Amino acid sequence: MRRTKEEAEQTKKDILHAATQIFSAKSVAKTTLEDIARAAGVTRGAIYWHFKNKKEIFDALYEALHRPLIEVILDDLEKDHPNPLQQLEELCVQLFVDLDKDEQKKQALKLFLVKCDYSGEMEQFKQKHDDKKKEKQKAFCRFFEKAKKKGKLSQDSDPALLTVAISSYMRGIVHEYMDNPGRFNMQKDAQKLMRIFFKGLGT
Amino acid sequence: MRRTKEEAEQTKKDILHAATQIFSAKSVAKTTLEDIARAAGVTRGAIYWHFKNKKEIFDALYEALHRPLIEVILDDLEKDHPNPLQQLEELCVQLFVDLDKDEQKKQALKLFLVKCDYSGEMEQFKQKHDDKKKEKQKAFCRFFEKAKKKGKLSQDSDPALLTVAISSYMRGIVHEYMDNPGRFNMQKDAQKLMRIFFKGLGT
DNA sequence: CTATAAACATACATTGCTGTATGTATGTTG
DNA sequence: CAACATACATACAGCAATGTATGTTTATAG
Repeated sequence: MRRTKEEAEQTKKDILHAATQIFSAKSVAKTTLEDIARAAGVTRGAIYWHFKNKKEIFDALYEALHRPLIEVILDDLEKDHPNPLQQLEELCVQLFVDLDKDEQKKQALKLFLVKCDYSGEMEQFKQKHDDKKKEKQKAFCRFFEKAKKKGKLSQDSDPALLTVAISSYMRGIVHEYMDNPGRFNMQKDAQKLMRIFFKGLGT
Repeated sequence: MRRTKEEAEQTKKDILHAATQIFSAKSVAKTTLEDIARAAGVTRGAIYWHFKNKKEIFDALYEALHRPLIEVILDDLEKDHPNPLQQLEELCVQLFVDLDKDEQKKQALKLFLVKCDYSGEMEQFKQKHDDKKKEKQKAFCRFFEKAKKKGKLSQDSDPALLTVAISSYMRGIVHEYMDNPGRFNMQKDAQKLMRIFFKGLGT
């Protein structure tokens, strides 16, 4: 039953794709390697060939799924915009609108934000993922700093705290959205929701 | 080894208390009845005497822990305040300040917001808990409606959407706080964080 | 063309947890 | 003060998931 190299790479991708689905549906802790194998159309043998165990699958997924999510933000930060505050607002809206249209992204975010628990064996990833999160938050913070320098942000506001605020807001929205997608109409609400937050920040 | 009725009630409480701790530390899915038993200073026998299984413990905890959290909000809603918007802001600040000081409440919130996953066997609780959440959101919404009637809220704003917004914001803050309590100074930051949100809402 | 090892599938041993059955000491009731 | 039920602890059976060992086919390097 030996496959060609491309076939093997494909089954590896199949496994990762299946894992994303099942992880985000049942939580990492509750998914069995058998679950993943069945969804990928292989047996556990294939999984153990490509990965050491469930944790390694999870780790592989993090790199593959989380990184691109961050890079959108970092890319946008590079561009010089006359009003960084407005730029950030538009970016956030765009993130939600894109998320709503991309089932893959939804699953990835759900997986890392609500369906994985970093206790026990998973604790080894906590620090690593926190570091990546700080990267992202740093980027957000720089938006506020740039805005403040350009006089677009009230002078008494604290970029660090604003970062905590918007991170919390975004995360909360994602949670509520994942919890109950039916209650949202992201295409319409994303802009309004972000407007509520940013309305009070300008000068 | 038969205990008196009061002693039995005490061990039941001990079990629930231990369950709160372990659930919030390891997540519901990962905690073993043996874990809970050890933390409570009993054996699994005692647990199976008082409860049918892990789900029943979880269910018992929900009533005991979540209900009082909601009632603070509902109570406050009854009071007639000249500026409901300011009242809500102060209420939110107070909720966070209280939370920060009460380890029990922290564990309870962590348990229900981040450490329990409603997939698989736990799905039976999803609907029930969602209903309770809607109760709470209804209350929040009424604050905004009252504020709008009193002209304290800009006339073009939508109470329903504001409810989504503040729920998300609060939930996000709690999450970030639970994730990394060390990064917060809740006693100082709670007020500032809520100010950021409410600043843009008034007339 | 052949030997090798890749890419799995299958089979098996082990473990951990659950649920239940049974044992037992003691509070409680008639 | 029996007799019984209570409030557990202990012991055991069973399953489900993991990890590993082994089997099988076939691409591929030499």
